[in-house]
Amino acid sequence: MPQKPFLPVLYELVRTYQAFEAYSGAHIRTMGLTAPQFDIIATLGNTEGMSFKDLGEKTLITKGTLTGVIDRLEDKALVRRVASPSDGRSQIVQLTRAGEKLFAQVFPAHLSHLEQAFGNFSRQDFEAAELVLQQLKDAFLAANSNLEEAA
Amino acid sequence: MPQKPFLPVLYELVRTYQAFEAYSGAHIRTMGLTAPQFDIIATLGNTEGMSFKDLGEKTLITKGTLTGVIDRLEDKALVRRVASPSDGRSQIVQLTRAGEKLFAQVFPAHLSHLEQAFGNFSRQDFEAAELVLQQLKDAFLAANSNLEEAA
DNA sequence: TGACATTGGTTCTAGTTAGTACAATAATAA
DNA sequence: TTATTATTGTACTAACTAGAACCAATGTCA
Repeated sequence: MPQKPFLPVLYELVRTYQAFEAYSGAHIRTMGLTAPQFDIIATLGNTEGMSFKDLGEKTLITKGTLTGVIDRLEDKALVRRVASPSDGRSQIVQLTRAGEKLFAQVFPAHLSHLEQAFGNFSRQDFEAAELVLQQLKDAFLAANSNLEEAA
Repeated sequence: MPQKPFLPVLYELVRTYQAFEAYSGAHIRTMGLTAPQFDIIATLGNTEGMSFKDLGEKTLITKGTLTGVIDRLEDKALVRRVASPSDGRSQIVQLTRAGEKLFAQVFPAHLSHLEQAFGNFSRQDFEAAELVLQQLKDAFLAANSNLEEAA
């Protein structure tokens, strides 16, 4: 059996992501939001709003999914759709007053919650983690590009 | 504004995981399976089968979700449920003959596909990645335990 | 200008997800 | 033995997910 040294790395990547989601998501739910909803609120905070296209690129939520997430945030009166003045196809999504108020509450609270997980990390630990993750990400993105070229 | 050196790390973690899922998932779909379905097939391969409880622990799929995933694999005649001889509550999930045949095809093919993403990685790169991810995972697991204790 | 392709957002389908409630069985304890 | 508690898998809800089909608006180019 040839050694597959990448398997433990992938295993750890998946478990690490799941552990992060569990920790982050539990706190987000206590604030009355889902993880994607929080992601949208956080992305729109301190902006004038942005199109579905831009929101999708920032959050990596595909447009079909985004329609539903924005629908539910609109039902909660946290965001609104406004027709784009420059492009008749495009909708601008903005925080409402209530959305801005919620952002001001939950965003710092969630950052503080996340920070607590990193109590023992040194500056070197952060730098090493960032580098390793970038290297991994670049490997997958490059491999994916190769596939698309081949097609 | 105090520096938040953990934010770039979390950003990279999420993007890295998404890049992995995109690369891995696209290949799995070409083989006619979804990612969780592949996960189940891979876990059951070369075993005598296992209970829902064990399957859930190995794959980190919660039991409510697992019922549906197994239902769909059973519809495809890739797995079967067998009553546990030792516990009247428990069901054993096994690969069928067709499931074993599929496992023998898709599992090595997928490993080979994944391996291609790691062309430039050295042994040191793998070790560094594994260590960093373990450190991150442990931080989230510990933080989560602290929450549960407090509750 | 007119034909054509592209883009932005919505809709639809099949599937996954966590969480909760539930029924049947098993384990524990009085 | 009986009462209580825990465990195993299923059913159900609300939400998210990618992907594909679709429509209207825009851009391109001959």
